[in-house]
This record gives sequence, structure tokens and C-alpha cells, in this order.
Amino acid sequence: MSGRSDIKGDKPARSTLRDVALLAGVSEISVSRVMRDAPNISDKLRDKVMAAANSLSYTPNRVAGALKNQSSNLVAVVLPSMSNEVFPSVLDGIESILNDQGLHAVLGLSEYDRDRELKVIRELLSWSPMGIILTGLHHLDPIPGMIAQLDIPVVQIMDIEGAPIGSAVGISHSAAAIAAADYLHGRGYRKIGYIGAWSEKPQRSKARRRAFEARLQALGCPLVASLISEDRSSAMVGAQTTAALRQQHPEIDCIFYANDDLALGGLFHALAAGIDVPGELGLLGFNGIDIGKATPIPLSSIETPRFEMGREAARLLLSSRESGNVIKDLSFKISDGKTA
Amino acid sequence: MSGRSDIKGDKPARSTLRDVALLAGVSEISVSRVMRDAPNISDKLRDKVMAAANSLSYTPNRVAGALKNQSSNLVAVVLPSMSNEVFPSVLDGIESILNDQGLHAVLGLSEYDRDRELKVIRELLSWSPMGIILTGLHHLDPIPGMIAQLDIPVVQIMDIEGAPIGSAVGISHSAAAIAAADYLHGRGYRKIGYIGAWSEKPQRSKARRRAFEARLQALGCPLVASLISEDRSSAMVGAQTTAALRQQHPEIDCIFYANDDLALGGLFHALAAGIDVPGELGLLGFNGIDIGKATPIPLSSIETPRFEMGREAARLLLSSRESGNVIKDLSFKISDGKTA
DNA sequence: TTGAAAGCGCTAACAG
DNA sequence: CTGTTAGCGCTTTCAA
Repeated sequence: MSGRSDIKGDKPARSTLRDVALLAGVSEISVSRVMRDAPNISDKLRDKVMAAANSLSYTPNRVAGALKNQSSNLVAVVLPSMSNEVFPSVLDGIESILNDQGLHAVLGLSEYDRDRELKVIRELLSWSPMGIILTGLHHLDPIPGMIAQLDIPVVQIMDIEGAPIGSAVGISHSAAAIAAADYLHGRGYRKIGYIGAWSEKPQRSKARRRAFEARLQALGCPLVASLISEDRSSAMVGAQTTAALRQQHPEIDCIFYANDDLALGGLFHALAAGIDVPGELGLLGFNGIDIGKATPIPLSSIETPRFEMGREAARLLLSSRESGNVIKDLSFKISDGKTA
Repeated sequence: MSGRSDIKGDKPARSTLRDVALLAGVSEISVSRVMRDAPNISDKLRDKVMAAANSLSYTPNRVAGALKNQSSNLVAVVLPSMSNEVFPSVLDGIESILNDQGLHAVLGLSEYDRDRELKVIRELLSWSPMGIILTGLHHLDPIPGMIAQLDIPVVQIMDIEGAPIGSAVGISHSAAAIAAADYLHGRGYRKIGYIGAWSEKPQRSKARRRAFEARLQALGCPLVASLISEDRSSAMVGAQTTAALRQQHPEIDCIFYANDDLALGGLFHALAAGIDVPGELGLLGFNGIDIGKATPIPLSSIETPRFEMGREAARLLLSSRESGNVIKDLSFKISDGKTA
């Protein structure tokens, strides 16, 4: 009873290199070579092997290959969440590069929880991925050491202000905040407010708000007020908080939002309440999502290259053997919206 | 030169069961048992092993485990795309169940291309996943056989009208289309149009349109016209096609859209052009995305349970040993928007 | 250009 | 309760 499909039809059972080798009348290693397109294979051998492999619909077992090679074609991707359009776009970008190389993302979500992130990373690393993509630059202490043990490339996305473990690709959030402040100030707004959400769990938004505040201060028109909702970002929350902030501070003539979902909510509120945008109230979002381009008044926003960030992260991962660690500052720009 | 970390400090190198066993002065299998929380382990042994494991910051190698077990803690997840909010939500739902079980999704994107899907599935299956989640019910011929070889559970999401390979969870798209037709007819609309996009690559939207057309016919008010853009869905495309369709067919008093991105575009166009919604023009979307709830006129839409669909898919996968194959019809409902 | 041998790290099956 | 043995399927030497 030799384990696999004997004469008796136990199960469909997956065929192995050995099955193919037996059928083709060659050695296992030859099959292995053919399957991996190794050099120096005669056409005759290749044909025999391919015929046998096809007739058994053989698929290589990557698990065994990875065990032998100590490395796989998996890439660990650790993101905080899937619940706004930012990370799906990044993931899309990552996959757009990986898939062409026969690589695959194994996904872990941290939900903005450090301990959860640690746990997820530990599990993903146990698959000997060929690389790992993390979100942000701040991670629990053991993480860099764990990655170093595997000696695989790391790319951190979103943020570039800090000390990366390996490579990093993102934007400067403080520069974006400064650009936002300068832009709004330049448009003549002097009573500026800020709206965020989800208790600023994504620490990048906190960094942005602080840099924004500091810049406004320096420009001589300090932030009037900021309102950080405990709820997750959504257009509805944006609408509600905009109404609330204006009620508390009627002098506010402009609001900078932590993201476009909130900003769109602000815009919808203004449209519904008959508030003149951008005259009576200016609105500036963050990210530059597609929908904002189609609103009755196109949303002004800081456009961030989310898809491209994913692509670049994957590229850096793949090229890191040659290029070493790189910090890549992707540019943002202020969209030509009409709300501020 | 025994491969691993000898006296000479070659590399940090990942520690193995054997290293832990040596350090703890026990056998490898004992370490294995402790790591997997096997029953009948003395506290003394456990303590020794854990101490050694911690001091080496040992992490089990799942690749080896999977090879031995012929099965992993990976779940293959094959989706068409990440570029609208539907599939990220589904993925979020899937992960919300998997992560609590220590399982992880390996992602493959088909980009609505059958051949690409086949290739991706083949690669993912080569990782001996413990299960696989596919999108839709139509797949290239070899796929069911490939999955059968591994003898793992399959769950197909989105659609339930057809013959699933294993379990299926989704909604009845024809029922949704009929509900849409009845609803719009019931609201008094008689000159109804339809707008879709991306050449209807997602065949579910085509099925919906056809059922919608058939129902309108049966109701005695045949579809006036439909316009299918070649571009991907977006609010901008929705705005443009809405304008175009109304120009070609000024009598149209209502439009059913393939999804909310398009419908929002339609709404924005109407708001900007001063068209009275829902009086002069009714709008009905599909999916019920969050943003539609916050627009100046809340978007009427067929709400689909995307997150829940992901959760249910993961649950079915996990329970399939006991429960066998199940077809689960998740309900949709028409949201209480104000655009139709 | 092809093959034989050995072993990646882990765990099921069987002792003891 | 703990240990010994064998082998998962593949691929890297090394040899022919």
C-alpha cells in the first residue's frame, strides 16, 4: 500500500513528480528540470515529460519546493484594513506587479492593532515568503528581528518619514499637510478647521493634522478648531461632523479633512444646506478618490498615488537584491477641484 | 558543515525544531507537540520547551508542516478585481472570519479574464490550501477537476443561479432585477432606461440587465434603451452616460444602473444640470454603498450584503466537512433612498 | 544531457 | 507521557 493511487481507485489523488517520472520512463529530477525550465534539456526529454505531465494533469507542489528552497513565491502583505478605498487600491497595485511574476500575496489585516499585527506577521513569516510588505514605519519591537531571521526584503508603504526597516515608499505626510495649509491660506481662507475620524487610529492622519496645525500657526492664522469623530470615516460622518463643527464655530470658512470620504460628506452637507462652496465654505479632502471628480462641484483634494504606491512597493521588493534599500518619495498634488 | 548555524556565525538563520530540541534536551517530536498544543504533555516538558523556544525566538515552519500534512492554513481566494468597493468588502468579510482561526487568504485576481483565472487558480492550488473561494459560477472546464484532485472545500460567491462546484453564497441577480423593475414600475415610471459599463465584463450585470428587460416587457413598459459604456464603472462615466442617454432618448424618466458608482454619477449630473430627482428623472443604483446614503438626495439602490457574503463564504468553507455543500441565498433589499 | 543520493523541517504511526 | 523511525514532494549537490 504505497500511499498514493494504487490500482484500487482510492481517490482522485494529486499526482507527483514521481508519477510523472514513472509514466515518462525518466528520473524524477528530469521531470523537475523540465517543469522548472532548467537549461540543457533535450527536446526529446522535454516532450516525453510534458506528455506524461499533461496526461496526469500534474501540478507541481510548491509546498515541497518551498521547503527545499527555503523560500517561496509568496509575498506577505500586511495592511491595516480593507474598509476604505486606500488599501484596496494599494493591494491592487501590488498584485498588478506580483501576478505577472507568478508571485502571490498572502494577506494579513492588522485592523490598526499593534499586537494583532505582530501575530499576523509571525504567522505570515512562517510561510517563508520571499518578501514582506508592511504598512507604516512603526512596528512592535520584535518585528524587525523576526524579519531579519528570514533574511528577506521588506518594503514599508505609506510613510517615509522615519526609519524604515528596509525600503520604504510613500509620501511625506508633513509636506502634504504643509502644502494643504499653504494652499488654503493662499486661497484667502483665514478661519480654518479640521475634521478627522476613527479617533485618528491611522497615526499618519494624526501626523498630518499636527503638521497642518503647525503650519497654520506659522502662517499667522491658527487652526480654529478640529473635530475628531470616534466613528470610522464615512461620508455620513463627514456630513454630520461638518454640521457640528460649523455650529460650534460659525466663523470657520474652510475645512481640511483627513480623507475624501469625510470631505465628500462635508460637500454633500453644504449642497443640501445651501451653503456656498467654495465661497462661504472651502473644503479640502485627502487622497483624491475618483468619485470626487464627478460631484456637482468637483472636490479639491490632495491626490495621493495609492495604486502606484502598491506597484512601486512590489517593484522595490523584487529589485532589492540588486538595488538594496531605497526610500522612495512619491509625489502628491493638489487636485484641480472647485471646493477650495 | 551541517547547513545550519554552526559555531561560525554565518547568518542569523532561522531556528528549527531541532535547535529547540537540542537546547531543551528533549526530542524533536516533543517540541512539535508542545508547539501544537497536543494533549498529554507534562507541564515540566512544556516549560522546558517553551523556554528554549522563546530564547531562540523559534517560529514553526508551516511549509514543512504543510508538506507533511498535505494541507495548510491557507485559503485561496480568487476575485476578479479590487477596483470597486464590492470585492474589497467581500475580502474584508472573508478575512474577518479567517483571521480568528489563524487562517490566511492567498489572493489571486482574475481581472475578469477566464484564462488568467485558470492560471491563478492553478498556482494557488499548488500551495495545498485548505479551501478555495471563487467568484461566480462559471469557470473554465479543467477547474472543477483540479480542485477535486485536492479534495478541498470550495465556496463560490456572488451568484447562486447555476450549478455550483461546492457551496455557493450570494444573491439571486434575476430576483434583484425583477424587484428593481417592479419597484420602478410601482413608482409610476414608464420610460425606463439602463446604464452599464465596462462592456458588461462582470457577467452578473448582464444577467441582471436581461432579467430587468424581460420583467419590464412583461409589465407592459419595455425598456426604452440601454447604454453600456466600454469604460470601467466610475461616477464620471455614470455622469457622462446619463447625459448621453437622456440626449438620445429625452423621454426617459428613470434609469436603472449596473452599480452605485454609475448611479452616483447620474445623480451628480442631475444635481449639476438642475434636473429634478426623482420627479423628472428617477435613479436606481445597485449595491447600496455608503456614500449614497449621504448625498444631498440619498441614492435609491438595491442593497447587497457584500461584507456578510464574505463572512458567510468563509464560514461555509470552515463548516463544510460537517454540513456538506450548501447554497445560501442572501437577501437584498431596496434601500430607502429618495432618487426613485 | 541525465541520473542517484541526500535532506529541507516537520509530524503520523508506532513503540516504550 | 515521551521517543524512534520514516517519509511528505521536491531540488541541490555530485557523479556519469
